[in-house]
Amino acid sequence: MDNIICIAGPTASGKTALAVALAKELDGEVVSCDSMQIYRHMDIGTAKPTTEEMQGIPHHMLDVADPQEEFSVSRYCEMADPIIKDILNRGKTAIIAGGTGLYMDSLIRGNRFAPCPSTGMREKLEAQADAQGMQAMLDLLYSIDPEAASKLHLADRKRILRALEVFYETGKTMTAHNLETQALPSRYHPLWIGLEDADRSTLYHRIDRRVEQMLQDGLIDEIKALLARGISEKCTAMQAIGYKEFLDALAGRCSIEDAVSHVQQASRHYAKRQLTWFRRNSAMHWLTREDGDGIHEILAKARQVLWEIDN
RNA sequence: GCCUCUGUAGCUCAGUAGGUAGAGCAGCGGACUGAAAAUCCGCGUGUCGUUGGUUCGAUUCCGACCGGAGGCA
Repeated sequence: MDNIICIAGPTASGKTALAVALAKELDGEVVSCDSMQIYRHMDIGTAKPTTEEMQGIPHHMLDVADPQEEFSVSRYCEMADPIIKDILNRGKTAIIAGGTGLYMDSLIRGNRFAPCPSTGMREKLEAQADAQGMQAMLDLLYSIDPEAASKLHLADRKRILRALEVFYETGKTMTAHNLETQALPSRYHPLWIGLEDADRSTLYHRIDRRVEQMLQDGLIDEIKALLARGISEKCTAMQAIGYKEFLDALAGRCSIEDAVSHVQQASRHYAKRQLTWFRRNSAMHWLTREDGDGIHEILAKARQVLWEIDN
């Protein structure tokens, strides 16, 4: 096993605190694995760890992109992998913590992605989909990559068009590409630790409180500052939960109170999706967080897992 | 006190010319390979307020009672 620990779990499950606590015990550095905390100037709404929370532990992959930049899994992996290698080379423990399952799995597995060139193919396919409808696009995909097509639902526009794009750009089907990359051995063999509450509603209450706290901490001002920088409402960063909803409130499309409950709702849905993603990882060691558990109890449970692994 | 309306899934409501009921949201489960905090799929048994009556059979009709809203006093 490599000297790597992955800490996964839904939003507001306590990943940050556990990562720092383990880093202190194991001479580690934290590599954030979060598709929104990579953006600069988006601190409150992404629940980015504060200097105080970091407790002097080096954190990587935070503030590595501007909000208007295009970002992607593959770019994340390109940037994060050398950091892991460097941490390991220095004889330290790499603690990868975050809630973006696709990023985390891809980084660990060393997934390779079909290119996404800017030849205008995507735009062309989008236009074709608008003109001919999704059934025509799905039929087209059936004719070139029936296996991928059979797994996609007619409504899943994003994936249907991407599968077509991959084929037209590379000459290889999505299915063939996936088979190739899945055949490669995993790049790392980390210790996987997952955080899950014994009672889901405890997590949901924590989420609700955290959203209210974000508002008190000045989330609205943070969003106004982003707008003042000329950042468009349309860019990916602004699709983040907690941003798009308050953008609606700022534009007068709903009240602040409504926006708060929309953010809470979206966060609950998101947490559920994260759990679904991480649950399929059979290597995951789940730490069950009981109702009153704080960081000390969680850390004790993590130590237990580490001890079991060593013996 | 009287009159009217109302009480169906966690919430908002639909419906049954009497044969024990269904949508949206919530919730739950799942998928996921260059947007992933994105995108997409699947899952609906609940004393039809309580209690009497009519009926082969009542959530549906009738009565009483108990909630809720409004109106008149």
